[in-house]
Amino acid sequence: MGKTERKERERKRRKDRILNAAISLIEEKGFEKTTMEEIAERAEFSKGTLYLYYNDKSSLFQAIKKRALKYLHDQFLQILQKDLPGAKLVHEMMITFLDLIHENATFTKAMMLYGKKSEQEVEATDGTIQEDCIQLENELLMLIVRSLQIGVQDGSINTKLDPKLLALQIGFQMNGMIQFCLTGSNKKGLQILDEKNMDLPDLMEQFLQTQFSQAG
Amino acid sequence: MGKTERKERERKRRKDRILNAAISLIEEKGFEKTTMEEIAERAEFSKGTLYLYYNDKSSLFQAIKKRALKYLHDQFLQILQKDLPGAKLVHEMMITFLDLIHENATFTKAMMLYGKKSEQEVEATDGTIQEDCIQLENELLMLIVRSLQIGVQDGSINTKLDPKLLALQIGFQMNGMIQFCLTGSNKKGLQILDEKNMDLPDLMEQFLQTQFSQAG
Amino acid sequence: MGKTERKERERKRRKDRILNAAISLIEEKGFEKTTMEEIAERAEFSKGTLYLYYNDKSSLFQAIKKRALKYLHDQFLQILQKDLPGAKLVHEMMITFLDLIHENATFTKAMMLYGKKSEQEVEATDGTIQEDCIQLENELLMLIVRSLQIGVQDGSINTKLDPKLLALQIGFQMNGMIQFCLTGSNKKGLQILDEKNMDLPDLMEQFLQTQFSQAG
Amino acid sequence: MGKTERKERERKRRKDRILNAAISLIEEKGFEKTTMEEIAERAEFSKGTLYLYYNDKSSLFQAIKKRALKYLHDQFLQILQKDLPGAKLVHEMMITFLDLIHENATFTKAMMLYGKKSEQEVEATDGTIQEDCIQLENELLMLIVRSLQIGVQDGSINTKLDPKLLALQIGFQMNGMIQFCLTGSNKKGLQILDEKNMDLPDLMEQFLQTQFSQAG
DNA sequence: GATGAATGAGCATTCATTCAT
DNA sequence: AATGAATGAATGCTCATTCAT
Repeated sequence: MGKTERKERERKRRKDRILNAAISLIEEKGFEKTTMEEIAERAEFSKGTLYLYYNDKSSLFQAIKKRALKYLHDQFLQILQKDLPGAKLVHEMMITFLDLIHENATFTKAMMLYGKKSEQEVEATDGTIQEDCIQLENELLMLIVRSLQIGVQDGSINTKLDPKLLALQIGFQMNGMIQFCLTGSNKKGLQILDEKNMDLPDLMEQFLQTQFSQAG
Repeated sequence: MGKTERKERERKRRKDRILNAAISLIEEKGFEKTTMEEIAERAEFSKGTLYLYYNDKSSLFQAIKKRALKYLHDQFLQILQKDLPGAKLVHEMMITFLDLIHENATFTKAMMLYGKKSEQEVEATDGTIQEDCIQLENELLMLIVRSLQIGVQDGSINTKLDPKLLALQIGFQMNGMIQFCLTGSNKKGLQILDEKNMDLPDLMEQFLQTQFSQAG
Repeated sequence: MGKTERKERERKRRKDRILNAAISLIEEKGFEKTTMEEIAERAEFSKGTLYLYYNDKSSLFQAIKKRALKYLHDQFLQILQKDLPGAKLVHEMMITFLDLIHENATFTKAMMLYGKKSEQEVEATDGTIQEDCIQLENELLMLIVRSLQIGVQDGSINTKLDPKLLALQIGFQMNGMIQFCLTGSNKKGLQILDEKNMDLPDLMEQFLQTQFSQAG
Repeated sequence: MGKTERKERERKRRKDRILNAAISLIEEKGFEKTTMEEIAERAEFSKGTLYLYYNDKSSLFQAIKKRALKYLHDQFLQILQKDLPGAKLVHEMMITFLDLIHENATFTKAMMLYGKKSEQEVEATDGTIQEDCIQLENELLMLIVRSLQIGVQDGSINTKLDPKLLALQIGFQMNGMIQFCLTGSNKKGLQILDEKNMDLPDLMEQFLQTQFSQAG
């Protein structure tokens, strides 16, 4: 019988319980100010138990990042399988991205900030997770490249740029938007969007349109 | 006589000494790992003296941010005074930005990250600095808007977008590029730039060209 | 049938497996730094199982000591049965001792240090083991005394001292040598031995010769 | 004026206060079981203050060892300056040693045990102290060697052994006796001394007499 | 008998901040 | 203005031990 299997599933469930506790706490108090003690408390585990599932605080936080990247990766893959013009594929991917931000800021925050601050601040703890994240990030970028190539081929995208460079530009735009979202402080930006009665997805759409319809 | 004046100047000089010490240390060890003790040591002050000039650690770090913003603001103002087409003004501003990153990553890091992570993590310590920063950020954005308006008017910029929205997009792109720079990990992105024999300023130029030459 | 017997033997074998794991680990990492977890792992038992065989960590460590003492006791007994002059008996006993150090430092370390540091540090856990050790230590001393008495009687030992006092002195010397061995730091001592081209057994022999040939 | 001087003296006094607190606590509870918290409490300092004077727990403990060695070194030097036959010099040194044990067991314990257990258990923390201790230990040994040489020359010591080797043997005996003292458990040994109405200094005297009067 | 998940008290260490001088 | 000794709350992490299965 699948005894080991069940065990493994149980373990996964507990790891998730901890992850969720961590995410919600980070959402409330910020990264550095969230303590292992509190995470344990919210996950209804004892402090020591946390260390049964994650080597240390750093690993726990990186696991959040990995989860976010994995989620996005899955979504991107599903989008790619749809029978849509390339331009639309890219557009859907970006919307998915922006949705994620709205639904779960911490998730996105983790994906963006943690392990990105400065290499000195993130000591390698669990090399595997670190590697996995880099791998996922690369694949995410490549999925956008693929969609762009499809778009160029099916004529839905009209650009003078190389798909890879365009993907990079789209990635930067995405990143900038995320930063914007994670930062409440940029009042002026919000005000501009308000004035024009637009939201971020609208702006993203406009951005893509500009990029995808370059005069020859 | 300018006794008070001289005093004030002296004070400013000492504040700067502290700021520089902090910046160089952060560059070496990262934000959170830089201690007041070390900053004091490098600034050749005693720990207690730091508190004579900055209310607390948070204020000190925000002051770094403010300084970066101020520097940029000054640069942008000077650029705006040049007798150049609007498109070129924007371009120069962006190059100035990218230069700053290369010259002083911490500076940029401070500007981007600190006080942006999550509002919970930045307790209001020195309201004034906080306000100043927001003000500067807004003005920075508006200086880009102005340049865009000039460009539209002088015909160097051809866009269907509202200048304010375009400024926002340019800002996002800028932000994304900074993130990219501050993050060593994005190997794929670097690889793409390498392949095409391009660097970030090149990509920025391409980006602006696309934005500024939209077919009617 | 010897069902209980077999069970008992099995139990003994498992206790030994644990003991050996503990000894090898202590050898590698030192006393305090060896954890029950690691011992269990190396013994290929689960952590909980250890407690089926030893009441607690302290008991486990004392068991190591006891085993060392028992080994020596057995050796001493065998030596005593040999048809040799008393002086030679003592000499062989000491050599056996020094050999043990070289062959298994942890063993000796356990015998010397553990449970000897300070009485506060060894809470009575398993009174029996504690008692057994004291008993064995006493018997060890008495076996030396017996050998000395034999030596005095057969003329191989010429001393003005009471055999018991002499045994005590020999014991002290032994102890001192063990300390010396367990301590890598005493560079000067090693250097002296080197200079004279001697090793510890040589020095012990010299020591015994001096003790055993006192002018009337 | 000696402002710096006074400061330094004050600092020394505070370091001593901490050391004394540590010694008395170790005496009561044993090495490993004494916590920094308790030491701070007894020294009437806050926990953090301890770290202003000693880098870490290990350093603090090694400082105890160093103090003991220094004390002995001073005593040995004074003895050496006395106008006495060499045999008497050695004898006085040993008595000084034994006295130290009786007066301050922890002191001696520190000197003997700490940093001697096993090299794995004592990570180098404050290299200086470590070095100082080794240096002192060597000098201690050499002072005995000098006394022996004097004794051989003035005829108070009659031995076939090389002074250095003899010093080593005396050192081992000393060590053995210390072990014996630090270990309450060796009941048999105590019983023997009792029977003969002797104490450790008596036995040491006897030991030295045997060593110093070897028939040619 | 064996397991291993869970515990939670315990510990060393850090560091921003204060304040008497 | 400057100091730097002192603080003490806070935190990440360890590990012997227990107990339900």
